[in-house]
Amino acid sequence: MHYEEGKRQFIQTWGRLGSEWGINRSMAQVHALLLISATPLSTEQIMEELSISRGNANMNIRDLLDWNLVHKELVPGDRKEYFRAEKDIWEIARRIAKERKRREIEPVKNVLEQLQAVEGDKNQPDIAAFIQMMEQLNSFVGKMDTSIDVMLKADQNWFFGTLFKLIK
Amino acid sequence: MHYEEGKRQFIQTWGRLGSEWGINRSMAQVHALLLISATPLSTEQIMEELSISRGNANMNIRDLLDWNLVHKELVPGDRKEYFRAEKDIWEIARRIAKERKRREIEPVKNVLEQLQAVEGDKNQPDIAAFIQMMEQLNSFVGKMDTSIDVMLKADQNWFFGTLFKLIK
DNA sequence: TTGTATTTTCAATAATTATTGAAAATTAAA
DNA sequence: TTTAATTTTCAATAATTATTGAAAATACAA
Repeated sequence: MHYEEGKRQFIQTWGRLGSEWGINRSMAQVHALLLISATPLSTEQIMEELSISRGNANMNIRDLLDWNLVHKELVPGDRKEYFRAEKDIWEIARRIAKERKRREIEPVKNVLEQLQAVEGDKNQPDIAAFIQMMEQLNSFVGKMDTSIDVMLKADQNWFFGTLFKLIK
Repeated sequence: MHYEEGKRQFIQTWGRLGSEWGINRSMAQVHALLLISATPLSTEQIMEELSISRGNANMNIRDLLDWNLVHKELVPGDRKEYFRAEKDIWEIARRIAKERKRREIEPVKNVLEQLQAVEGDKNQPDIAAFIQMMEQLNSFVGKMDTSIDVMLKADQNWFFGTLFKLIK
């Protein structure tokens, strides 16, 4: 396979993976494009490469900046903004984990804590089952949360290395 | 908060979490309902509780069966099918991980392996950057894949216990 | 078998989510 | 300042995804 075809396929694969995991396809494609670019790209270049509109490009670049996956880069003598992606995969994984934890897991955790304490007759099987499930979920989500904290503080090789010792 | 309100909130929270992670909201809500039910439920009961159509209920129950998160239960003397969810959270997490690995990660892994070997002049910075990124991604996705394998074979307490030792 | 309950399918429709494109706002050079 | 380049916003529209509901298929009891 030639590079051009590989590039096309990578962008579309990354986009599909993103949408399977609840991430806007264009955002994932902009990310893919920046991931494999040797140089920072302008909004124009991104629009051009992906055949998307200025509004779409702009909005998704902003989102990638919010996720800390991309940063602005100044090119001396050029008024345009350029964008470059973080290239270290472990760092990317940590930033995604950090944001999903903050945006999606913590809010659920807060709700579950409330729900553990519902009022009602615990002799009713449905109420007992509900409370038991909330307790189990609280415990599990708490452990997931701590696991992410472990990951956020860890070095890649150490993290995987220690994990893999489990299997032996 | 009373049980009825808690139940409503749990179903909607689980549904929202699902859709943030690329899972159909109704499917997540059917799952939530079954997770907290002390007894297996029929399609009719699910339709009623969630105010959804028969087609929708049926399709999402099938999907949950495909994900191995729910199984059929026979009620003697009743022709209807009843459904009960797996209640052990660690087991649920493993089954979800197993399916997402099979459906989403393995295909990406296969594509990335191809892409690592694109043809082109490696003195061109973009081509060099592309290949380098594919190598990094392959290595990372391989480790993620192995991590899931570790999880699939592990016991919950052992898994988290060992992980948490990392932080101390 | 035949009739009835139950499940499945799927075309039509609705709801949601993403995208466009042009106007408004902002920025910075002249 | 004024002007022009650039970025942002957002209402309109398009694309995608989910849902309905009724007909078809299936399963089962009589």
